[in-house]
Amino acid sequence: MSKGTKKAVPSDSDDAPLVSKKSTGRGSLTSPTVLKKPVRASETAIGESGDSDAPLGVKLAKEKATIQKRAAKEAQVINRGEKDAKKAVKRPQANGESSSKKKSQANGVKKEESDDDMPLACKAPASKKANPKHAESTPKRKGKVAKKEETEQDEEAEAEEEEYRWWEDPTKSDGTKKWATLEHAGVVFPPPYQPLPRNVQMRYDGIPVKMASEAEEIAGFFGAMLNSTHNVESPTFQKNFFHDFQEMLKKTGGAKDKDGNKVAIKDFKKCDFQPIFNHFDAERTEKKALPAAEKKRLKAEKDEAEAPYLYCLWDGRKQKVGNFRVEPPGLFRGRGDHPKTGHVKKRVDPEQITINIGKEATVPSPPEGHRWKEIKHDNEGTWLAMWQENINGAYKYVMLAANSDVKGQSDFKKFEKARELKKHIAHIRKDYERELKDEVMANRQRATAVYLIDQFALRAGNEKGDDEADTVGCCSLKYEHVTLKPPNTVIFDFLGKDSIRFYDEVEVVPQVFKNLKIFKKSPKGPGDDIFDRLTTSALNKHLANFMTGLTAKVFRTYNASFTMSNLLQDMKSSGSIPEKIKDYNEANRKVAILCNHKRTVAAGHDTQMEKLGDRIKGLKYQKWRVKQMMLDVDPKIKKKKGAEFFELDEDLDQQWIQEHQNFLVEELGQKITKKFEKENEKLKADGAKEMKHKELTERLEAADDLAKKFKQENKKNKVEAEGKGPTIEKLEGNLEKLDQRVATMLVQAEDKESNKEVALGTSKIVRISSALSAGNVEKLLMGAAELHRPPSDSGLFEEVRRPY
DNA sequence: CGTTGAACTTAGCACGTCCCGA
DNA sequence: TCGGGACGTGCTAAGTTCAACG
Repeated sequence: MSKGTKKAVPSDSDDAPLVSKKSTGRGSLTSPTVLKKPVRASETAIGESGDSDAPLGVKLAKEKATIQKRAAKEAQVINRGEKDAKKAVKRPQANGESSSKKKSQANGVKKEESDDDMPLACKAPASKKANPKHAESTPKRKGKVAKKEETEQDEEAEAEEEEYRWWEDPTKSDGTKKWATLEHAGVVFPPPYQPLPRNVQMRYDGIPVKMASEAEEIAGFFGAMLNSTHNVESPTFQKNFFHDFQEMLKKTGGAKDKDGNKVAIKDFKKCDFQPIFNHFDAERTEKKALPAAEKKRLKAEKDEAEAPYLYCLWDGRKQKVGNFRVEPPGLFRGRGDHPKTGHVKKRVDPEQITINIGKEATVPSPPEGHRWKEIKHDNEGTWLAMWQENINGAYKYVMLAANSDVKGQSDFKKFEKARELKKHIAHIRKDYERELKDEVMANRQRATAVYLIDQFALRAGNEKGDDEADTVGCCSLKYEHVTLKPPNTVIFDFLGKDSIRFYDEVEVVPQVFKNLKIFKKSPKGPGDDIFDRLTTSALNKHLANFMTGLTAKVFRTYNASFTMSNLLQDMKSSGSIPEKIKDYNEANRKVAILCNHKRTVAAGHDTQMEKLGDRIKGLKYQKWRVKQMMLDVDPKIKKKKGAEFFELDEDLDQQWIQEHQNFLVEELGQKITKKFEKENEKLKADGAKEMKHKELTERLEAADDLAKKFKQENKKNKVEAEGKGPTIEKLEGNLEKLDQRVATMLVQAEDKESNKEVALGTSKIVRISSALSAGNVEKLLMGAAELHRPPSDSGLFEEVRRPY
């Protein structure tokens, strides 16, 4: 937006002067050979240069050494804000990797692929254009191999389609052609609108009104949402909803009262959707109350109707479809401060939907009296159907499920890429450290941005429009999102993806601090881009020089994976299973924190915590009582154990104990009563006679006894030992059990508290397949290429959750 | 070279189901 | 055995990326 308005930024006095952009400008940006010279040999302490030739075992060993050396330092990434600066400066440097240099040069040059080198797939009769797309991402050598393979296989495919299994070969480059044949049943439309029963009406200013079903449907959208305050209370949401609602009313003849008089709907506040909400709510309860058999039948019915859509035939193989249901109409629930939240998301007509399907396949028929927008046979796409939604014009795709072969493969590629980044990371870091002092502003900004992305797992940060929520990522950071605290502390505070707040106080290397200071210098002020000479595409273009396919987002995958790996390796493999789970969760949480995966604190969190706290206190009280009982059994023990042992825990005071005792008594009473009632119900159901009320009164005496007992205890300051034949040993045993319960509960509480706003789901990905031993994990991590066999996933961590 | 279109990944929320402790 | 919280899953919004376009 305001990009490019500011050019040279004044140079920092205590730093080499920045040449303003009139100098060579962005020469190196467009130059394909950014990797000028290999890094000095003396710095190749941890060499990974020979990797490509080394046998796997050696590779692993080398990598392991590297990891372990770096692990301690990397771990700090998690404790961002601690002592990051040092680590960043002293990061071990790896060799510049001449092989990679060659590679990237070859790629960077982007030599035109002659027709001969075009993957054969492109020449297949099905494809309409000779397509250079993706060409440069396929090294020539590979391309040729692929070409040969495909030639053979194409023939093979013609001969015996059954054996055509190229998609299973993970070494095969994807090229452009994603499938040869594709069959599917299309999409499922949501049911048509069902008008509300006549007696269910929105009220305006207290008066029930009727309206055309088109308008009623919109009112219904809002009414159905009354329980989710989140949306309904947002002024933008209300405004947008009401605007669309009024418009529809205008179009359909407005609202009328019971006598047919027009009622002008002018004020949102006078609209009462409660009757509609109640209606839906009642419907829901009714459904829930349905007998199990009936529920089952309904489900079976639905399943049967949808069965044809569940799978497609992708090159003759059955593959699960992800989302074959067309999104139903409703109110757009944009997150955060989305300017369009609340607008009506319209029903999607078949006329808006494009179907992508194999040429030979039967095109699914559109609903009676309709036609599809278009039929495509685009085998370069993985989607089955597509439409554009009316709010933002966003494209919606029907694609395969996450556990399908295609998705699995691309997912796998993602990790391969992250693993490859591992080989280049040292070089990249070295490079940006140097460029942090580059005289060309654009380069310096780029280096700084890469630093931030690498160190703090920021997202790339594309520019966004005015009609979207105001969120940022690295490249789109604004003046006000970064606060500098000398000597080298940086405070990030901004809304990221999904309007999730990113707040972090970190230490950076001095040069980065200096740079940020420069980038923020006047005349820049709030609202201005910090990286005003940088775009995500420039940044990615630069990254691609280091490694084919390297982009900003790979760093997130890499960092998440790498962190997880290190944490898991640090785990003692000797622990018990629950301990391992806890450790694993802990590691997971750290990764989630690294990636800033957050969730809104659950509504009941505070109450839950309080409850937990009370329960812990209760246990401590129990402990105290047991100890008193020990005194009762053997008074001499006081000397043996020391008086301190028998003192009341400092968390507890007399008042709390009093309350707790009352609570216990009450609880007991309630339990007894409940049990009594239940037994009675049962008796009744069996046709037997119910117990008299007297029985209950008798039973309730136990509660009274307890109260009395407490009173006694309080008065005498002594607790009588319970149970038959109490011995010190038995009581010790009790005590131990209580201790254990306190411990687990404390852990629980801690876990809960630290998890309250961390979303684990996203990074909890990691399905550890078997044992959590460090060796295994490492193998999984580093050797996933060898181990990975979709769809029987080998249990890696990913940045995304993968079902199944 | 910046902008836009298109395709694909990433991610939080809502809700239903499962599971575990009292 | 029951109730409530953890967990899984569907849904769809919100990102990133790459290529075509003007």
